[in-house]
Amino acid sequence: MKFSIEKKLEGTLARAGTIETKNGVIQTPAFVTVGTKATVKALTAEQIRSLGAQVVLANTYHLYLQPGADIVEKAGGFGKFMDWHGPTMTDSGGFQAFSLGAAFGTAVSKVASADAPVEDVSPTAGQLASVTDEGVTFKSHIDGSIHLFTPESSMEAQWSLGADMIFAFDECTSPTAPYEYQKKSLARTYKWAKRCLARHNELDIKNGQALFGVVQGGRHQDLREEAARTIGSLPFDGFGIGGSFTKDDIASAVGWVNKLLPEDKPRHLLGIGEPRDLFDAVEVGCDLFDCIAPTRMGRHGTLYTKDGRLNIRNAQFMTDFNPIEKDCTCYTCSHHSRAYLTHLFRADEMTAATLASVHNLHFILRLVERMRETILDGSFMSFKQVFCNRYYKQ
RNA sequence: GCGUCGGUGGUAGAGUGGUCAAUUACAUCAGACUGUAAAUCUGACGCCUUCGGGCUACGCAGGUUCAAAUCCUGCCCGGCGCA
Repeated sequence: MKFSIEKKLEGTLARAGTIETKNGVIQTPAFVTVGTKATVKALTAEQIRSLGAQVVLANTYHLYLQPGADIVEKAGGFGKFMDWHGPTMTDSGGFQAFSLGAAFGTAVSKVASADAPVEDVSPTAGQLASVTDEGVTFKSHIDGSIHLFTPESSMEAQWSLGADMIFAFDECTSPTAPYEYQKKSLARTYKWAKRCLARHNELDIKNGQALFGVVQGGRHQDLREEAARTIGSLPFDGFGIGGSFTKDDIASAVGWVNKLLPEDKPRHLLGIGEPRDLFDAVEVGCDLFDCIAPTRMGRHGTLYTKDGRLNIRNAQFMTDFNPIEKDCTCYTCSHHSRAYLTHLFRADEMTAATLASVHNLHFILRLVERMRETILDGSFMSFKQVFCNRYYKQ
């Protein structure tokens, strides 16, 4: 993997560049399409290609459980398995330490509101994951079987899955976890980072896979900066910025980190993808983002438009024969009306999920492409302002 | 015509004297979703409300009872059986 910066935007940390992988070039900033189980839900590989997606990210935990990393390896890696021939990434399974652990059965999500209370993090009954210094013990959500993920085993699984870029195994902490826990977890994630590097270097002698270290630290400036310095000093090929944020200050928290991370390596903001968050992240120097939002929102009937989100199931759209967006060039908008989409959703037709995912992914992919274009021509900040004023107007 | 079973909120269908404005599902109306336990989840869903409660409701009309969707009588309507 080779990263190069084409242009930096004056007065900000934003940059436009390219990442060259053996499966193709990514023009950054770039939105990474999420295909957790070696499929972008509701879409074929052909559809992913025609949307102009540049890179697809799959999940180690999910593919390890089903069908098994060995099978994916035999298939030639998850990209080949799913007929995606462009650049690929895998997440380490670290996020599942959070989503199946501390967040299990709760309303806590990755991004918290500013006034979210700090809560105790002691394990609750029914959780499917628990964390120790050795690794994370998972109880499979599929069949209840017990599995230990360690930094080493995550590297091994990701080696089998065969992505171009992979992530170190980390602990994604809850936004409601107290400072002391965040600090303790950070120390652990740092130790794990070194174990990941060691195992990765044994497995991948020719350095065919790029390994990204993950910066955690919750919402705390001192912890974020410490993580950026310590993880940033290790010989990773790039960096992921993970963990929890407060809705209102993703930009500042990510900014603390990116000011300290090595400038010449790509930075991937993990799991972030709402329009404003993408603008903020690009402005403070992120190059890659993955997010499930376009596809999950789409499946649930929420569609992106330049005037904000709309819920296509709402009664008002039943007789609206206009496209979702008049000037949208996606397949869905050029062939179908809002009324048709509403009908498909209400009738529980599978095609609804496909058409909505196509539109939402097109919207977000194109949005990040335009961010890149406006970094190159210098108009990024005004583009951000114009877009957000319209998208978030009441 | 006789006999018999049954008529419950938009629909299906529970409930068979008080804890019933009435289980549940679907439909409807909204909302949530940010490294995917997610084609998922949440709320509302008779009318009014100062959110304490008030009012009208379980085919229709009477009746019994402190109390009726629930028991009794008559009527109307429907299924089935026999003529």
